Amino acid sequence: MKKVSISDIARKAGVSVSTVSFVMNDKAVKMRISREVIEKVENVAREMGYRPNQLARGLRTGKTKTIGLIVENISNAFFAKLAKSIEDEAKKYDYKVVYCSTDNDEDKARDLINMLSQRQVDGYIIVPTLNLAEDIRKLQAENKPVVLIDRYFPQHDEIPAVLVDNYEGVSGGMEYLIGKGYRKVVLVTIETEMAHMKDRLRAYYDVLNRHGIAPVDGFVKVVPYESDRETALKEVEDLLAGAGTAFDAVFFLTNYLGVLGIEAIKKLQIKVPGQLAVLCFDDNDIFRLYTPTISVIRQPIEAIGQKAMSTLIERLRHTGEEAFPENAPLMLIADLVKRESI
Amino acid sequence: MKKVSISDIARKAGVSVSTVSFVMNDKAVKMRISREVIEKVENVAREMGYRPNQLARGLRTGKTKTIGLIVENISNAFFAKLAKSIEDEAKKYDYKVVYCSTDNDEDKARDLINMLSQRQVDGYIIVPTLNLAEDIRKLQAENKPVVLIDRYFPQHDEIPAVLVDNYEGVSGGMEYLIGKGYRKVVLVTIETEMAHMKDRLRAYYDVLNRHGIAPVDGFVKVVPYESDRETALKEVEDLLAGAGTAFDAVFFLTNYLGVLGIEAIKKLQIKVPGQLAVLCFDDNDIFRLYTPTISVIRQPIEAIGQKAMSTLIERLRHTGEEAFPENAPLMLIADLVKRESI
DNA sequence: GATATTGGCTAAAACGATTTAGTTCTTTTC
DNA sequence: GAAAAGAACTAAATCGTTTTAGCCAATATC
Repeated sequence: MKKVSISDIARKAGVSVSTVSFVMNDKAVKMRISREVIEKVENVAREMGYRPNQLARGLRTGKTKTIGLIVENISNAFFAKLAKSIEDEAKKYDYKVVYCSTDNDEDKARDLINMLSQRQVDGYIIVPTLNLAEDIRKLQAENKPVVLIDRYFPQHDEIPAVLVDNYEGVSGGMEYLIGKGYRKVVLVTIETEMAHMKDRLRAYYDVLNRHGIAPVDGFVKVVPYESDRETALKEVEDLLAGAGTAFDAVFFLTNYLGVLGIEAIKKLQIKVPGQLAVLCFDDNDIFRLYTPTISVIRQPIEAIGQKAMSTLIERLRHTGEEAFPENAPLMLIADLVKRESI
Repeated sequence: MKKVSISDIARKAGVSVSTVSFVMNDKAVKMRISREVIEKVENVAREMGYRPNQLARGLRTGKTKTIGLIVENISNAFFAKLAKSIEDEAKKYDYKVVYCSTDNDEDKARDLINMLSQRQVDGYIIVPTLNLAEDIRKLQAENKPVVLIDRYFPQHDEIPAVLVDNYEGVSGGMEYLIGKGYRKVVLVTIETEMAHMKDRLRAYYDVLNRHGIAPVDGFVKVVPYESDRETALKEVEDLLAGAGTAFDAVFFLTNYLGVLGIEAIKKLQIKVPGQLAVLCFDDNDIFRLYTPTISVIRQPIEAIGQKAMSTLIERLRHTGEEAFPENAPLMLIADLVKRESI
């Protein structure tokens, strides 16, 4: 059984293809199609189970009603939730989302952009990797709107971005730790040259400095992104072995690192918060259920998704030729969720 | 800056559109295009950054090199991993995957099938909901291959399915519990008429029966799918309040229920396995990290993804007109991961 | 009563590819 | 040296839509 096309409908209803198209697109009234013909066409279309071919439609109109979402890794809880919120939001605007993961690899990111571009998505929401600004500029040059999320390019404010205020988030966390009397705070971060991580790191040093605490060599542990789970776990374990003596608190800068940290803490049987206070950037189910529960800096995931989507929609609707006004990245506030670990 | 099309290349290279097409599709040799022309075209295409429009290509060829993946909820760890494994596998065969969630709602599932069908995906991998068999038959009638995963329709063996052997999995879990001396086992399951859950339930009763244990009224708790997280949690809490006296073990039949159960157990401060032995169908990061660690029946997620994908590919390549041979659902073995909770 | 206007439709181009059936030279073949 | 074969391309149809321009008859306008 073949699919039914608009011309099948036209033939069966005894009208032209154009007429069917007008009826199917609610342009029948504007095109002054008579009441009877409209009904006739609608009935035939229903009977035959007609579904317009979106490839043909997209080819003709240049619009696919699809947006491309590129995240780091869809199986990570943070990105999964972000994706879900964007998808739900997109549905409200009648857009479909197709998503894919870069695994933080810039070549893979480029491939994905190409792939989505070939599939003619109307716009993009991207969690960028390093060195992706040029590729994104090209999309913009083709008049395809792009909104960055979670990360941004500070020197490119012509690319809109929606993210959490990382500097304020980490500052708040550090102030909380220090306010509770912890002055020897170890930071576990992921290797990255990207601005959002630099902002987090800068906040760490600034807060220490503000309190007259000298940063200690080796207190900032950088886990290389490429290391596999086992290696990374080993590194975190080695670091945390010094808990309680060399340092009294640890601040994990990502959700992934936090989970790894929990695993190490469990293995090493470190008493939290007795021996070690623990704080993590980004929430995760595990942090709520672990004993003790882990305090976190929680990002407003839904809000990021909604704001990114509304920013994108605004640009999708802005059909004018003139470039869109430049704008600074939109930074939302992350809040501190106090639990038992500090 | 507009996108460059095949005719832009043709014009600039001074050849016909056909020639460009042949070169771009590696049919140049078969079509006896000369070495110089091939190079010329390739250079121009590279310089201009030509990327074929997949809508046009798909419209013409009827193949989009895209498969539709419909799962229950992409933000659930089990489905997220399944999706990732299918995506990775698809890449090997040069297919792109677009995925979406039904939230277990059969109307939503139908809408998604329609949406994917309009976008002309070449094939489907579906975690079906109730009453979806007819809609799937329609896809097959249109010559679009479908492979079910995780669930199946026992009375429809013309729809291929890849899933775990649920009956054997639960049997194994029950035998383990009973072997360890637990004879009062509570089962927490999700409301469903679907065969895979019936298989699990049947295994529960069969094993009890085999050991001469009479099933107790109220020992099988069914959490309605529609209930929100809070309500469901409350129900599980109420149930588990009797732990240690009325019953001595609990078997959660899904990952989601297990996590909910952990939350309840934590809240009620139930001693595991002292007061209550805990076992769950499906693994989850939390089960590895919770104290005590939770034993699980682990599904071979990667294998399910790979087998589903290879089954689908086989059918995608099978262009013949005659229907594909019918076949029983392919059932893979789940293994028991023994941890501390039992 | 000729000309505009309106109502109700349709023809055909266009989107960007793929693919079949040619076309035009040049080289073999007998 | 005419016919056949081969080499190197190209024209045009096609996929399923949308959309612009236009056709024809009936009615309104002067």
